[in-house]
Amino acid sequence: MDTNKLTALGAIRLFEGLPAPQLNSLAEIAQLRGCKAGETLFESGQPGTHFFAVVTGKVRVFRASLSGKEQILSVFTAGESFAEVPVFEGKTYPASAQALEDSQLLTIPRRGFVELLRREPELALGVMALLSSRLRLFVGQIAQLSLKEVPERLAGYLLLLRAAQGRDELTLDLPKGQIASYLGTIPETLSRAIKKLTDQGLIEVAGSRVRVLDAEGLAALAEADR
Amino acid sequence: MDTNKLTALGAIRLFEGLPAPQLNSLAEIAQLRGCKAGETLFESGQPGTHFFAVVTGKVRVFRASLSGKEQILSVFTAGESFAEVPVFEGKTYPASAQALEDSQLLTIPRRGFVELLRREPELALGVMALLSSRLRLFVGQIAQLSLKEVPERLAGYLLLLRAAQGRDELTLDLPKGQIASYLGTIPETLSRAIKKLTDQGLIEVAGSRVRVLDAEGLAALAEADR
DNA sequence: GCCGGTCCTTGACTTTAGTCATGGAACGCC
DNA sequence: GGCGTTCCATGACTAAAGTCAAGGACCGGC
Repeated sequence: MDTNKLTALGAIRLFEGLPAPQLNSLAEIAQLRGCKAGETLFESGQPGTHFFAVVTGKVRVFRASLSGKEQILSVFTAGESFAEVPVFEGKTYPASAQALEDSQLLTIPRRGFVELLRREPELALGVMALLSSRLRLFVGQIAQLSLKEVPERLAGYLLLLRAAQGRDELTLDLPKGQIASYLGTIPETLSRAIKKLTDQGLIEVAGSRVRVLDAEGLAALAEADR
Repeated sequence: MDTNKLTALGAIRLFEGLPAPQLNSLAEIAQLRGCKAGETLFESGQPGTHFFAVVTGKVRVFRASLSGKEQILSVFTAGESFAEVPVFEGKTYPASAQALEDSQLLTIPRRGFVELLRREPELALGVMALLSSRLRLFVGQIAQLSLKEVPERLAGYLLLLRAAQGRDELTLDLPKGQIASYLGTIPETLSRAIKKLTDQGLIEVAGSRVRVLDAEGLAALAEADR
């Protein structure tokens, strides 16, 4: 039995609390693999035979248009799993995935996992909770794209980061171009939005470090309409 | 035992194939209720204690901004269930819901349903498939909003309708203002987009009836970038 | 410490879509 | 059958964000 694989599996949040025998049977079907920054894991429209979990590194999931514009849907880091959708539908991946850094990944095949779910209701409930939380995020993303302008979306993003990092000195977790793609815009427009927030005295920016000067003001802006 | 309730439950796709005893225990916890067109079922942010299924009628799920602009996320009709997200997260509804017509609804409380899921792995798999298909739809919606312009989104919507209705003579299932809200725009802009497709000879429109003249052309547009 | 690359910013311009205002068509109601 | 209401279409205008082009900052490799 591969203890590397077992410890990797144990560090995935979705598998937390899974009893040892089930973790072992997961280890029998899961594969551990490395991949390099920039490597494509799968593309939108390909048949989805496996889902993934990040052991180390960072992966982005996105949709691209023919002209090369891209919309990032999520970015996943250590402990998170992704691409579960085709597991339960038996169809294609709805989006593409690419490693942003050199990463270690677990790949888990559809078939065996569904079998395990049949026997493990608590794991199944965990999966439902995970899918639900992702739906909640997407609902928010749709609302932001349709209802808010770029500076407001940026304000919301910074507030989320602040909540995650627990202080006013933020370190951007992605290059700005990728943040633009996540916010549904392009680097030029993001630059101008950053400038706008800076001019309003809400933030200070130096490279990938951001200081939140006025969290209240950011929140007001993020909620604002017009 | 209320046979109305039982037949209503049996007509919900999520509960198809559920053995009689489980259907009965669902009937014990589910409530059947009517509601009038325009009635609000719940609002974004309220604690989510129940989920819903449509027996007859039509319900829209949407997010509103403070200024009154609205983005429709989905419209549900007979046989469909919605608002499952808080069931598995135990938190708030991520969006609001309102009846578009006089409707009959089933409401199913969180607690009992989770218990049932623990005992019924096949139902649990059905729930996961449902959540997954919804994630797939949302991924598509995010990509459309961010990557495509209004006429292209409209073309995609019409093609979906055509696939659903199985012919080139379409009947719009929603008033145009609601379609605008679903496409992430406003009625004026939708009007102009319709005119554009008409001028290009792709469709003919008379009130809520649309004839697709050039499905290929629509598809090319829907895929297009620029 | 210089070179080459990537990433980011800025400016001028164009395009898209939203805003405001108006008028017309369809529908239900007395 | 008029009357009001709601919904839809159109025009003129404004605002937001994308495009194109250029240049600067930063980083890693040698």
